[in-house]
Amino acid sequence: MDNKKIEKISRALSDANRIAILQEFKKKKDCLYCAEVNDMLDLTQPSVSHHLKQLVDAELLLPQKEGRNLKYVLNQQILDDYIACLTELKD
Amino acid sequence: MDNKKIEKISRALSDANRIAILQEFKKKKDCLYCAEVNDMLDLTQPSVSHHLKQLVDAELLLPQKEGRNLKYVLNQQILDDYIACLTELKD
DNA sequence: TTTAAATATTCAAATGTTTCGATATATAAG
DNA sequence: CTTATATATCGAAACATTTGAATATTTAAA
Repeated sequence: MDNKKIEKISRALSDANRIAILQEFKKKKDCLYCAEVNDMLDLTQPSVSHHLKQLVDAELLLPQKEGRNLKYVLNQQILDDYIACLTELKD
Repeated sequence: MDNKKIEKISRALSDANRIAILQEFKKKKDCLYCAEVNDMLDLTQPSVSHHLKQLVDAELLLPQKEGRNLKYVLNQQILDDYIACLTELKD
């Protein structure tokens, strides 16, 4: 993972709403629907859409279309890669 | 570690110059001097000072005064705590 | 005690991010 | 085919971050 990617993932994680979205996976387990995120956050739909886009662009979330709904799964692999980079910082 | 702290650390990590500073510890090992960071980055002294402040405010770096020089050590504990929070996201 | 060196602070300009209203697009339901 | 629902995009306002010039502060050296 190059530095540009580390920067992008870090930026995706540097917002309270986006951290809350990721943590919601601990409850909902396997997947989370776009509509659920809309209900969960105290933001308008375009704002939620913006935050989800940041997470998808950073590849922390993988989107899957289901008819007119949108389902997200957590990308555990990229989280592992990011954690590995941080671990390397510690000499 | 609460979400405000995760947010702050993530933001500190979301900049190419600051990532480069942290990675420099892998070379210089134990500690890094402020002056070394000034030499290393293609930025003016006030800008470097700003970036170092972000890292210190996030507690990723611990500053130690040595006369008129300033020495930084990496705060491995907070990195570990941050990594632990990210690991928890993975169910 | 004057001077020089290292670092921090202030201020303003430039740039980037977040938010929302309005609107567009896509797809399902009637 | 028309309507309703889910999500995305656009545009602008508000806010935050990054940068550097100028200047202040701190401490060492002369």
